[in-house]
Amino acid sequence: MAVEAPSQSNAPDTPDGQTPQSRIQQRNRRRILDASLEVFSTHGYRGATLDRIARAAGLSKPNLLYYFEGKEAIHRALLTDLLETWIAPLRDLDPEGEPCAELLGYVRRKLEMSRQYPRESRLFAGEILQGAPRMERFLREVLRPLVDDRAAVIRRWADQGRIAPVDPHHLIFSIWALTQHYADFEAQIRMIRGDGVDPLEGAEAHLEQHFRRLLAP
Amino acid sequence: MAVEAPSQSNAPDTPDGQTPQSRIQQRNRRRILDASLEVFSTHGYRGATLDRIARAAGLSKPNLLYYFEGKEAIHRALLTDLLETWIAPLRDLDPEGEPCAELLGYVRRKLEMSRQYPRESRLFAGEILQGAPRMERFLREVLRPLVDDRAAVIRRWADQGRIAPVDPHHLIFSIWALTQHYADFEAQIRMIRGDGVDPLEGAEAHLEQHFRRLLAP
DNA sequence: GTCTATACTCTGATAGAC
DNA sequence: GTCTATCAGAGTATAGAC
Repeated sequence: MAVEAPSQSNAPDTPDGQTPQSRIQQRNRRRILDASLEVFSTHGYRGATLDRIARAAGLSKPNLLYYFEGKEAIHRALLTDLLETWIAPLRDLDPEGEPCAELLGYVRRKLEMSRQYPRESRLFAGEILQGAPRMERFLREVLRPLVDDRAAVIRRWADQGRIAPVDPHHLIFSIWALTQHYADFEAQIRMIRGDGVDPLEGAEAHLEQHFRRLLAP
Repeated sequence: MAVEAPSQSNAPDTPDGQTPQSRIQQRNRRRILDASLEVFSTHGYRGATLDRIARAAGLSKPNLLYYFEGKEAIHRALLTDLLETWIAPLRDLDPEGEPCAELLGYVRRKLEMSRQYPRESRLFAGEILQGAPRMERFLREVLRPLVDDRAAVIRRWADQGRIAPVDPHHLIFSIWALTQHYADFEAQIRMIRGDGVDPLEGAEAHLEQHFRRLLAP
């Protein structure tokens, strides 16, 4: 739960900025994180075992624990890396831009993240699904203020008649739901549309038309 | 994987229609399934332990295993019960009805399920998230044909100009995404809007307006 | 830095008394 | 039908050689 003070840490799993690392250390750290992402996102926290992660990373189990203090530390590092980039698209929503273009751009960026980072999306979704016990602070203290701020921008746009009147928070939730669905529920989409079809086929055109109709003043 | 032949089963965990059960047996079975739903949906398959389920059900662990053959059997029973009702709203989409009203009714029923059965929704979502290993047959052999059939109906409506032109499959996915989001990502919504607010507050009005604009010919 | 061997805990499941 | 006691296996983590 509690975050350890960064002052005492010279352990290799907390390179908080300046900890020097050899090339091989960096490479192994990356391999571990990549393997962990694969395993955690498809099996959940408890379903992921160090054995599987080690095998996926091509390392021995004790060697894994040389780089990270333990399973939880790996997961924490994964989440920390993820959250940084996860909210970037919303940050990029420009209050000074043209409203419809900004929102459509946001949709496009979010959908692109589902295409590029489906494992990250599923890792995030799995955490939320379980009540977000390891992300509560982030959600309350980072995401919430950001959402409230952008919601205020959207509300202003609606009040000015530059987009259709809409509940800003629900609009943001809708964008999340519609775009992340293609990553999080990919297995279902695949089984329904057939394995030969790209799950994201036609999604961008659909969502663009979708939000264009929705937002037109 | 394989479903056991129903002929040989007189075990108490397979009351396939006619197995007689005392009132206490039925009550305990229900308690176990209810407790399991709670535990499986919030911790995932691997994160759920028989200990926790037993405690939640108010029974001892061995007693649990008197009613069900094992952890997997409990989970299977849970899914079987769930899937029956999960697709009912789509089944109820009437090809002979008024298109816009039918689709809005479908949205309303799905949203109502998120309100009434959030744990079931999360159980389902968790399975999909992990690649749907225990639902593949259902998705391919039951849900897919149903979706294809209803998609054909929607396509006809669009071709006749009774609703706006829209990709039927993506429309269905959109309805799933938007409605299930309120159950599956409830923790996130709660932390963003504050604990005092009902996560579903305003959702129905938002979605009704949303789809009305979207579908208007 | 990396490995083998191993300690220790948790968890699913069974035995057998009542 | 329900319980106490317990086993077998899996899983996290550590010791210590190299």
